[in-house]
Amino acid sequence: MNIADQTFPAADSANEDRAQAIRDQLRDAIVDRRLAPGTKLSEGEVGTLFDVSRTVARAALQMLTFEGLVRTERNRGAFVANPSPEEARQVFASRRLIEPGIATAAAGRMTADHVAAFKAQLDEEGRFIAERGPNARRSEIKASGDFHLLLASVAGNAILQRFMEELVARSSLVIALYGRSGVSSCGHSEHMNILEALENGNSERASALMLHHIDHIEADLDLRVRSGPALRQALEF
Amino acid sequence: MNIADQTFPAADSANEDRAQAIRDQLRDAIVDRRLAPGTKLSEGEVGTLFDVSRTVARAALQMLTFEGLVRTERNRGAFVANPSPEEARQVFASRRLIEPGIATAAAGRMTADHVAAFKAQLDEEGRFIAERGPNARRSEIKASGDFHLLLASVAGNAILQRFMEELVARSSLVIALYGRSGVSSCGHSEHMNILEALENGNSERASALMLHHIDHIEADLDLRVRSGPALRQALEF
DNA sequence: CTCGCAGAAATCGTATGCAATCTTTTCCGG
DNA sequence: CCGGAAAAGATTGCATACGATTTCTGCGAG
Repeated sequence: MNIADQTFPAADSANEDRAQAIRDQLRDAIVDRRLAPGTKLSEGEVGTLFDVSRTVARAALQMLTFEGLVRTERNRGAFVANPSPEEARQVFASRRLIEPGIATAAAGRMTADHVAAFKAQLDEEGRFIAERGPNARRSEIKASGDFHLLLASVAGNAILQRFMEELVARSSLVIALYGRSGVSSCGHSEHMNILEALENGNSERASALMLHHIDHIEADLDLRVRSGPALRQALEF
Repeated sequence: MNIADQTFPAADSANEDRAQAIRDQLRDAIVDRRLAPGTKLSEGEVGTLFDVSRTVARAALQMLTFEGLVRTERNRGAFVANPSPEEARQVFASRRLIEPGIATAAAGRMTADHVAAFKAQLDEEGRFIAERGPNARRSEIKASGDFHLLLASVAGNAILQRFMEELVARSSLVIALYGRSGVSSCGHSEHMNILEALENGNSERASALMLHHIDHIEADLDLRVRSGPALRQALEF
């Protein structure tokens, strides 16, 4: 698997923390499903791939463990998280609680620049939906998440923004695992409606639309336990 | 400073992660203000105190950095966080958004055992308030936080519970830094009112009471910037 | 043929060493 | 006496080494 292919020779901010850079690349890979849930991420392999020692690879994996994207078992190693339906429900319950509030906060802080950023974001999102390549779906999930992250950044609360980063990343995993095929295109129009409410400073409407939007995303999931849950756990698949 | 004094010879679950144990002890020390904001936590010193190598100490500090209790500067080290008034406001804004929802969720899941646990918690809280020792205030802040953590555990959402752990810990820091003296005793009665609403399954009332409670806690803070903020930053105090 | 069990290989947890960076002290010219 | 440069000391970032634990492999007994 070639995760670390695209080396950023110039753009790579040289002196910044290498562990953080590795975490970012791994997170992208996990969220994009280039790394399937359950995949083992051994310290040595990660270190070799990114050309660092196990020490820094380990630090990156520890960060991802905190974010809930990786699960580590003592003396066994780190694995891409494989969220259970229950975990998935909790992720969306958390989002239902937090995101309407974020939308409310953002509605009061929208500037012209923000609107432009959202427009660009939604354009890109639309392009990915139109596209029909093999990884169109991946890009679509990613772009959809980026909309919510952009919103969180506008809301202006760094703590909530970090919470949302975690929730969006975990949502992407959940959607990739439990999502049914193609209803997600309706999410695009919902994003546009939310933006419209934000532009008008209609915080109440933005908040309500956001709540419905999250409900729709979750409703598109199939969270029934497949086969015997005990068996699935035992086999780790 | 003697942080690692109380060694838990028997209770210490032997094979569990040592870094995690160190993190827990450091977190308690920070939240209790046995470690003042701004205090340097050098890897070597922490390692020596807990009798582990720098590797393990470093891992513990990294965890605390994620939780926002510690701030690390590259090539300089780790310091107990010194939240700015703006950060403090964000902490409470986050709590205002999340905790009413947690109260709502908890109201629907209360069992007799939970009620008993809350009663015990509130008793202890009352005892600490009555007490007038030198570290009564510390214990009081801690116990008050524990009430909110207990509530979060009852709500049954592991993700939100973790968010609340972070928010409560950071709140304790903020209260210790910016809190005015003695109004916090009124928090105790508010806790009791919230418990009453929870017992009655009155989720709406519990949620509303919680919101007011958080407002009261924040209202007790003095979040005006002391002296010139730029100067304060420069001096790191 | 399957099962079980040594031994080997792989992987993790932790300690320690070295270079790079930051901080403090020292020392000298003004 | 003061200011500033240079050296000494302390601390971090990272790599590597080694024992401990787990997983894999191969072989023999049933």
